[in-house]
Amino acid sequence: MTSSKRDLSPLVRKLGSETPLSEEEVAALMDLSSIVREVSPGEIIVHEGDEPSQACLILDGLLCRYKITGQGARQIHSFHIAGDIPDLQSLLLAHMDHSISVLRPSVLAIIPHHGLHQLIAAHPDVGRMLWRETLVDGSIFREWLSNVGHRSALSRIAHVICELVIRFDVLGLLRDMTLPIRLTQSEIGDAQGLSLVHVNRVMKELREKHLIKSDGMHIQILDLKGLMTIGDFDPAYLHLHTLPKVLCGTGTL
Amino acid sequence: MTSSKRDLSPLVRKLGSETPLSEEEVAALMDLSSIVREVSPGEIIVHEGDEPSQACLILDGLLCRYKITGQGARQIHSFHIAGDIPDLQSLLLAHMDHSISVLRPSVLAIIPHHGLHQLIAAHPDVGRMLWRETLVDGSIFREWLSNVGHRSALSRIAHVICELVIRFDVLGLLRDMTLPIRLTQSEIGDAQGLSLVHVNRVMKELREKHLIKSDGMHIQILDLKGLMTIGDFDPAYLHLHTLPKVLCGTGTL
DNA sequence: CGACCTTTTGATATTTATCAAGTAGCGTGG
DNA sequence: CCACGCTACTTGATAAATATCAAAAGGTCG
Repeated sequence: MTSSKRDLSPLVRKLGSETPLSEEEVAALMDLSSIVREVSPGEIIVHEGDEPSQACLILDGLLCRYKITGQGARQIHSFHIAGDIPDLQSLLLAHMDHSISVLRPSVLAIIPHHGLHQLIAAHPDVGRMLWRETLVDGSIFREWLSNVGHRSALSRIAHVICELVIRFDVLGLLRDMTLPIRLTQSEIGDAQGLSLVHVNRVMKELREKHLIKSDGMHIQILDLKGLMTIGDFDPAYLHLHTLPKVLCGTGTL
Repeated sequence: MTSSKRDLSPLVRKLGSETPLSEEEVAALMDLSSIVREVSPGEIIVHEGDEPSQACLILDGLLCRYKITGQGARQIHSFHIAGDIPDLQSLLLAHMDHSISVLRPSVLAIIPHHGLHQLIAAHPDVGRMLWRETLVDGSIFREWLSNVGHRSALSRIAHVICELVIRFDVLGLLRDMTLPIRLTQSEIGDAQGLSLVHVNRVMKELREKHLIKSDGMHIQILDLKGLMTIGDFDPAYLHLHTLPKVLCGTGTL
């Protein structure tokens, strides 16, 4: 489904939260030509092997990067929410080395590469900010690698919940300490290298420890500090410039 | 140990292998001020939390990025060899979210950030190439995540050996199908989320399957094709523009 | 030679996966 | 309104993969 132009303010907000943007830069960003598309769970936005000529900015919803291994397992590399451009790398790497799919109903702004190239050429600082975003993505991959490689199932799941809480909080989308998106246990498992059954048991354990409340796909955090401890979670890897509200008073950052 | 200026041709070669560099760009790269340092195994080049004002180009040797988890385990995120700038991200991300240490005796060219900033400002295409390098790093992290998350121990180890073979071959450093650097089994384990003992058993299995020959820390590949099959290895994630010699005739890429 | 690091092997424990049902909620069509 | 099908969650039983513990053997280098 395709509708008309809509505003790219989530991107402006995100980039501006790090280094202040000049008026011209904001104008140039808002001027990017784009097409807004509503997409549904299961849709694959970009396939491994594709050579995209456009990138997608998420305005709302939840997407993930993933790859299917030779044994047919889905490894989710990261979750992506409003303000993210999960396929930004296609600007510089011709071939996609992974796929991107829609997990929850989402709204995307599709931005042609040439517009981004022009923007970067005219505003090198904006280019640097976009580069920075891809570096933060890389930092998240590394953290997940530590998770899957060297943390227990309990830690991993606590960790990924903490990450999502913080990322949504920074966007101001956290209400009532409840994640604004639903997540299936099998998605969590595919992200953290765990079987669905085991995720289920660990979620039960997190509930019994009074760290979270989870009802179906909804997750509410009861004890963020405890969750961070169990998850061996330090938000430094997210490279935030602004202290998330939920961390105020916890002494982190 | 610090010696005088030495040439940065490994970097020129690496960046030039993707998009041809103009004469001015080559000159600007070679003109980067830098200090050459020889470093020894165990040295930590950059600590998690540091705010570096310089980056290091590896001229020779082997380094790794890693992080120590709360349980004291070392997760190695990537191996870095000649031509790599493992801490390039520090140019845009103030705080290091991980550490970088020396695994084998190595030679580094230490390049101040301001030189790189000037270079990028004067030659935006070089900036784009450097950005691209960091994206390839990200791709490797994702591949390792798939490894650790969803592949068997046998696959993982075969996979990482394939990666190193290809990367050294591209540099022209592969002789006799033998990795030019030694690697301990505990390093392999820390990289792929396996215990030392288990790595040992899997290496034995790879030997018994006549895929590799390994004598102490030396690894020789006997059957790359078989190793790639077992390792579920597809070099696409390395985003190479030039077909490695070892893959000639295998139909890959 | 002796210290130290790496590899190797055996025995055992733990974690996590797999297999197999069964339950709960939710939207749809009759 | 109810039956049906679908998806997600839950639980139990068992199996497989991998970790841990312990010890010894092999290399290397001063």
